[in-house]
Amino acid sequence: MSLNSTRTGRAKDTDAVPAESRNAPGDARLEGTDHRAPMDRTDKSLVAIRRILRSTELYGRELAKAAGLTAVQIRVLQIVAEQGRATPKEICRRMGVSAATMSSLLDRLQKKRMVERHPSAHDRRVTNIVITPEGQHAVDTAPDPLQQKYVKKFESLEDWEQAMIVSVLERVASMLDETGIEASPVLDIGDFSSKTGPF
Amino acid sequence: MSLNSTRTGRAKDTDAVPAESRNAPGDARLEGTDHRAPMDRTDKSLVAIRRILRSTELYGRELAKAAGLTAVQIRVLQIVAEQGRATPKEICRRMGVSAATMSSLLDRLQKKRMVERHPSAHDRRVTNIVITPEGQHAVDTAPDPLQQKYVKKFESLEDWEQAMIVSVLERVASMLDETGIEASPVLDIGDFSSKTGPF
DNA sequence: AGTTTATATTTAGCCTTACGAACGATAGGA
DNA sequence: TCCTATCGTTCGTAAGGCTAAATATAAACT
Repeated sequence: MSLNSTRTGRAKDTDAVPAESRNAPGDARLEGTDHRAPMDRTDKSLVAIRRILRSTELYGRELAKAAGLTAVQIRVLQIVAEQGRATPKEICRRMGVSAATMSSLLDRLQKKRMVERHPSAHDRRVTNIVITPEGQHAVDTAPDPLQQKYVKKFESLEDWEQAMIVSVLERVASMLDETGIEASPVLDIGDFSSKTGPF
Repeated sequence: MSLNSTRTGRAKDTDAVPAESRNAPGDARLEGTDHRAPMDRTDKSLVAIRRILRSTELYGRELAKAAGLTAVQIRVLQIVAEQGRATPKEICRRMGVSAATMSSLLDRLQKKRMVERHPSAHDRRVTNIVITPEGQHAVDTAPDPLQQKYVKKFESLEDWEQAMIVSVLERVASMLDETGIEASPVLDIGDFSSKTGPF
């Protein structure tokens, strides 16, 4: 998300921000969100996070294009690929979109022969989405924006630096997601783990 | 962006997942979450970044909804608000979208009375987008997903922790964006610094 | 059994975001 | 003046999202 405004006030006032009221001292200078003012650490950390979001977001668009799939489609495929299959319900839970949206996403992936729909035997209300070889191939070869841009650099860092980065990133991630979005309770993002479920 | 596959390396087995098969080696592991295969630090840092992306992405949707504007619209407004005005060209450069997209975004914002279009006097090809009081108000009060979720926690941290986080995040942000995206050459994201402009 | 309630997915209709291509209006040279 | 580059808009098309409603099934009650 953009950035600028850098949360208006220095610390404390996360709130409303009476706008004008704040560049009080001398300096009229319009609303141009402060700048110059010494950024405090909260500002700096937010800016850095936004830079991270931004570069991945933008890069993700070109990435997806190169793969012939959109970023969202790749994400669906990756989730299905974890175990070779998944239900629409599960996928949309993990991606935080509605079932209706998932249905049309799957339509498109199916049309591209990346996945197939197989009705479940146990419960005929559910559909099993299975990945096709083409789909698997797409997942395997799809470049990952983070990987491409980041991995090499990360791995060239000193050991202690890597450790520190990991620790900080995990901390920040928790700060952001522990509070949030029950929509994606598991947040199993990485899948490692993957309790390999119900198999 | 999703995640799974965890970067290239171990990659291969993104598939079926023979489950147990994987924690083969001594596998000390345990870092928190189950995972078996010992995640190396590159993995961990990627996962953390993805968690960050994911929680902001999802949360951004609800945020925008609450504000009556979409996340993209808020971003446009924020850019315009920095100096009270901006040209479509500049905004789309900074957001990394096409001029066509920007045009329709501005149409909608204009319809909502958040911005106005004023033809430039110097060069009649350019339009100055100026923010209205309503627009400014929207920017000022729009909750920022990062702020809301993150600021309080950040500010409750120890001083040294904050410092470390800032330093690491900035490092990571550079690693991600220095390489990239000519689409947005300047990538002035934060803009602070910003010459505070012509004012 | 029969009825109600709950679940899983799809359909239908409607936005917003994006793009590329084509276009009109200008600016700036040559 | 004519040519070319810019800026912004319009058009057509597609993806991704959502809500509400429709379907089909499963489960729980009576």
